[in-house]
Amino acid sequence: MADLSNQVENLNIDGNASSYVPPHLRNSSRRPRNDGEGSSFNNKGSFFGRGRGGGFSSNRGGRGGGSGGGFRPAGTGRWINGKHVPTERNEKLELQLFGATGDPNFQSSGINFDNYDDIPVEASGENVPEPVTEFTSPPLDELLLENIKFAHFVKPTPVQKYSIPIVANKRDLMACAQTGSGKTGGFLFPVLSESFFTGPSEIPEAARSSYMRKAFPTAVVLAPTRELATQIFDEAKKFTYRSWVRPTVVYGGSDVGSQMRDLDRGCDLLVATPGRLNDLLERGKISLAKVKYLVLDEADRMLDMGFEPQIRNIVEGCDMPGVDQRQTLMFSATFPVDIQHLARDFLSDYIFLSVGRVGSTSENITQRVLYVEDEDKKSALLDLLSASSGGLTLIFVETKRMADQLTDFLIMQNFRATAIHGDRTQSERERALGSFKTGKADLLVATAVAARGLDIPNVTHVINYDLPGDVDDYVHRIGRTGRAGNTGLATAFLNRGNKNVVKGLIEILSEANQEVPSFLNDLSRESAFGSRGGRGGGGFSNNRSFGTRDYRKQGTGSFGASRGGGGSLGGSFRGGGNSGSSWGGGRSSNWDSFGSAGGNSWW
DNA sequence: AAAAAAG
Repeated sequence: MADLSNQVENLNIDGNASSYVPPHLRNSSRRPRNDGEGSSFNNKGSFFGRGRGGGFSSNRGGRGGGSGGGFRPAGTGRWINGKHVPTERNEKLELQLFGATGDPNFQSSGINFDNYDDIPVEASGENVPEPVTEFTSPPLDELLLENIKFAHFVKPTPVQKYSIPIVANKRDLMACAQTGSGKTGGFLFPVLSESFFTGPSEIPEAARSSYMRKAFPTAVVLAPTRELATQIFDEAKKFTYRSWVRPTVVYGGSDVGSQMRDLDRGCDLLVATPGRLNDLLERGKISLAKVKYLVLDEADRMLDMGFEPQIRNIVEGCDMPGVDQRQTLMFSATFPVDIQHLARDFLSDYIFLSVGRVGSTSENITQRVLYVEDEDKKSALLDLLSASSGGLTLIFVETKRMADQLTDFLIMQNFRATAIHGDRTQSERERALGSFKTGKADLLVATAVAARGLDIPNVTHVINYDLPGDVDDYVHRIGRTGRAGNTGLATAFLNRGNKNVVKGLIEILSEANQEVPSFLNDLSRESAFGSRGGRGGGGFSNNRSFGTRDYRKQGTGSFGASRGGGGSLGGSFRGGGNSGSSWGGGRSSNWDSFGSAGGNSWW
């Protein structure tokens, strides 16, 4: 690998820093479209050049065989002669990316680092690599480790403990984990670490000199919503700091031209929503031929949203390397049959990781359920809001129309409210989220677009104005508060129209030691059957805490029988006083080694 | 059923 990239790099010898010609100007008389870009590169030339003796006099100047162009934003390092050469530190940029790096109280991601050891994890598959317990180098790349520290991540979450060695051991991963389990780091850390070690892929000379520059990302991350893609991209910016890897994000709803120009500036880690990626693939703007790492985030949600054909086109219908030529990581909250099929087709001999439902037992969140008829909801809402004592309040409704209507109503009542839903333009959505995050608007009315995956700090109250049809969605929604070990309040309006969630709701409230109002029990008796009951997709009534399991364990799969009772799960770890911790035993593939989830879970 | 996502 390293030898190849050496050869590629040595093809182009471009003189020293002062006479450097960006790759996109070589062999052509084209001028940069934007003189600002050119000059800003020059300004930074000396900055980049200081790294190692002589700057980059004997390499092609760009980022090795990477997809990058001549202009590299501040903070982007390079790959020279088979070696990773990070840029020097840049205080201004660090402040931008990480906030106050010196401030120990600064928390960038809403994670309570002390509590998550109690989250139970099951790992299964052939030869599950031993999980790590700390962020260390090795196995992590040193630069990445430094960035992780800058971002104030002090300890790996359960997902990360497993995913780091799994990727390092060249294995595929199917992880059933919710938002808040440190998923993003779960794939960014190992993928970036490996990328920092191995460097960029060689890209075809023809592609470099073609009339239209083509991006050849090394890693591709697919996410269901634009906001989630943006969020992943923002994280990626932190962890790629100073490295040769340049992250890029593409999604629909915003100008494709500017996204294409951004791709021209370098695209090593691509975060994308499926629609826009397909668009850019059709335009020939992106090639997947050099993809080493493929990540599908919230895969179940992407299938729910009907993305399967688009995802299959991306993975199977273009020039993406086959299952054995890439590493694939899939994340999904649930593991229904269609995801199992996807896993079977996209993954090879994967490790199956099931992370316990974090947060359903969280006592950080006070949950209240009020019986409110539809026509009384507005006034009930006003009551709640008048009792509110500052902080941000997130209000969930079921329809886009209701989101607009309710927002108008609240504004009429002199509340600082804004709305986020799929019928708003992308810039409206971004502005809404922005003003909510900064507190300019302290009420955000949202549809399902904001239910999962979005990390908004400081939400003190989540109101389910309309309850979702699915209790899992409820859990996700209330999880927007009570983050980072803070306390939060969750209020739900319920009436006879919500019968289908009554049972599940009772279960969740009881698990979290919350008061179960008597009308809920009454309703539950009324609809003794016909409801979807609890949660967890698999019908593992004796262990519903995981709702997900490795289906390969059933029947006579390659390792089904070898596990000794692989088909029958032990009793619920939630109620039982099991001994041992998730990690302490070190037996990563032992079904019985999980401690009690006992209320210390985090979101 | 609604929402999301490519226009």
